[in-house]
Amino acid sequence: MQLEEAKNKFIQSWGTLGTHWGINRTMAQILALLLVSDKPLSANDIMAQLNISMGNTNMNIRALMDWSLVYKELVPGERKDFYIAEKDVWKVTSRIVEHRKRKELEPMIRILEDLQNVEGEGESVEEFKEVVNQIHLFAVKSDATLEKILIADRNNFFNILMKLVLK
Amino acid sequence: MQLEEAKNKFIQSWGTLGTHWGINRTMAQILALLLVSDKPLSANDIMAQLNISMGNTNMNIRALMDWSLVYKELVPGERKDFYIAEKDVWKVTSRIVEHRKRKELEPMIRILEDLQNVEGEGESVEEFKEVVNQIHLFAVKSDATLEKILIADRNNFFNILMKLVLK
DNA sequence: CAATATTTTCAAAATTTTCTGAAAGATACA
DNA sequence: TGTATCTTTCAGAAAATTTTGAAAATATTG
Repeated sequence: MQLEEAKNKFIQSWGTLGTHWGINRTMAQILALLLVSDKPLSANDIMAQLNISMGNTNMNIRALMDWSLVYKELVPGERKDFYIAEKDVWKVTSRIVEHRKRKELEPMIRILEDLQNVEGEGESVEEFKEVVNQIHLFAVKSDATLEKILIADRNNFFNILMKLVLK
Repeated sequence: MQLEEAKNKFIQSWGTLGTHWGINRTMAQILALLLVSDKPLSANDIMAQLNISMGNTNMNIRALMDWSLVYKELVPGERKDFYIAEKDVWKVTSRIVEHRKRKELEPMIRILEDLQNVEGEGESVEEFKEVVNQIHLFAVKSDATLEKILIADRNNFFNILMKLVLK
C-alpha cells in the first residue's frame, strides 16, 4: 500500500467513524486530512483534496475550530489562512467527549430532574418515578465520572485505564 | 405535572437522546414508551400511542429485540404479541455500548492495523505511521477497557465508577 | 381447511441532514 | 481609496435517512 492510498483510506474510514460521534462526514474527513498532512493546509487545499465546495469547507473548518480540534496557523508571506489539526489523541477524544457530555448527557439530567416533579400518588406514579430515578442516578454517576476523567491529564487518564484493564 | 405529561416528556427526550446513540428516534421512543409502561404493550398499542405506522412499529420493535433491549411477553388468552422493555439501566447501557463497540470501534481497529502496512521509507511515511500508531494504541486500550467493563456485572461496574468518582 | 387476525416486507413518499455556489462581507495591499 | 484576494453566509439543491401503508406472508382458531 502506497502512502497516498493509505492516507485516503484513513480519511474515508475516519469520515465514517465520525458520523457515529456527533460529527458529520465532512467535518471528520477534514480532521483526518489535517491529521495526516505534514504541513498546514489552506481552505483551498482542503476543498481540492476532498472534492467539496467552498461553503462546506468553510463551515466545517469553523466547526472544528469551535471544537478546538483544528487551529489556524499563520504562514508568513501567505495571505490565506492555514490550518493544522490537534494531533494529541487524548485531547481529540476528550474534546469530543466534553462536547457530547454538555450537549446530550447534561440536558438529559436536567429533564430527568424535572420529571421527578410528577404529581399524584398511585402505584403507577411510583413506578414511573422509580424508572426515572434509576436512570437519573445512572446519568449523574456517569456525568461525574466523565468529569473526573476529563479534568485528569493524559497520563492520569492512562493510569486510570490501566487500572481498569489490569484489575 | 401530571403522569401522562411526564411520560410524554420522557418519551420525547429519550427519542432525541437516542439519535445521538446510533438508535433512531422511533426506536428510542418505543423503548421509552415500554420503559414507562406499567404493562406489556402490543404493536397496536405502540402504533396508537406514538402515532406511527404499522411498518415502522414492526421494524423498530424487531431492532430493539435484536439489541436485547425489548422482549416478547406472551399474554395468556391473547393472540397478539406483547412487548416489555429491559428496565435494568446498566443492561440497557451495556447492550448499547456493546453494539457500538462491535460496529464502530472494532472495525476501526482493523483498519488502523491494516494501515500500518504502508510501504516506503521517507519522513512523511514515518509521520503517517506515527499518527496511525497513536490512534491505534488508544483505540486498543479503549476497546480492552470497554470489554473489561462489559463483562463485569453491574455491582462491579458501580464499584469501578465509584472508585473513579471518589478518587 | 377456510376464515380471520397478526406480522412482515418493501417500494415509494416524506422528512431530515448535508452540500453547493453565487453573492455579500472582510481583509490586505499598493 | 481602489483593487484583488480570501472568507462567510444562506437559500435552494442534492443526498441520506426514516416513515408509510398496501400487499404478501405467517399464524391461530374453529
